[in-house]
Formats: sequence, C-alpha cells, structure tokens
Amino acid sequence: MKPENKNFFQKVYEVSRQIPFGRVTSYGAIAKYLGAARSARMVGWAMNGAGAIEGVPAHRVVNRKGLLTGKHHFDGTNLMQQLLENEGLKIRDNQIVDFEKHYWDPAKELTLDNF
DNA sequence: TCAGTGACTGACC
DNA sequence: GGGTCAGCCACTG
Repeated sequence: MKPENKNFFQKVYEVSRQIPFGRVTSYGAIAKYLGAARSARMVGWAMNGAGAIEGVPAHRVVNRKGLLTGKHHFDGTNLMQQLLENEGLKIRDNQIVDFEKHYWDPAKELTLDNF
C-alpha cells in the first residue's frame, strides 16, 4: 500500500493518528509531508471531518503559529484547549506556550514506510 | 454550473 | 517589519 493509493484526506488522518502524546504539529507540516505544501487548507478541511473519526487527535493540529484557530469546531468552546492541557501543554490566549518545543514535524520524525 | 467560503501558508510590497 | 495577495481544492447554496 503506497501513499499514492490513498486519498489525500485519508493520508492526513494517517499522519494525524501518529502524532505522539503531548506533541503538536501544523497544517502546513502535514500538507508538506504529503507533498501538497500549498494545500494546507485541505488539511484543515480534512480535520473538519477528523473529529468524527476515532484515533485522529485533531486538537494536536494547529496553524504554524501554534494558534488554536480551529477550537470553535470542537463541541465545547475550550474543549480543544482542555485536551491539549490534559497532555501537559500550556495554552495562553488560544495559543500554545513553547510551541516550538512541542512541535512535531512528520517530515522529520515519520517516514512513509509506515504506510 | 458558478461563485463564495474556509481549522493555511508563503511571497511580495 | 507589517499588511496584503494569491494559490490550493473540497464543499455548499
């Protein structure tokens, strides 16, 4: 099974599922990893449906500034923040504190061999 | 069918 | 150094 055989959305879910506990990544990082760096919006759109899929931690995916731009898509107003705080992350003003330290780059720490 | 919108990003002025 | 613009493509009315 090669990644080319999977839909873009499906690949986004596969990558998201492998985000380590307490780590976060960005939409662009996933998009770039999938070979569609300019389609970060599609990653965000994919996350819109990721909430309905078990095992896909959409709350660990934020924009490249570490800003929780998608928090309103969660049930609770601050559910996304609570989930991140539950993983040891600190949120301040809808933004992840020390985002760089918790940043997880799939292109560096993940290989397509896993697919 | 067409146009508008969106959980983004990089380039340009 | 900040604000603006274009590209990306699926979904909706």
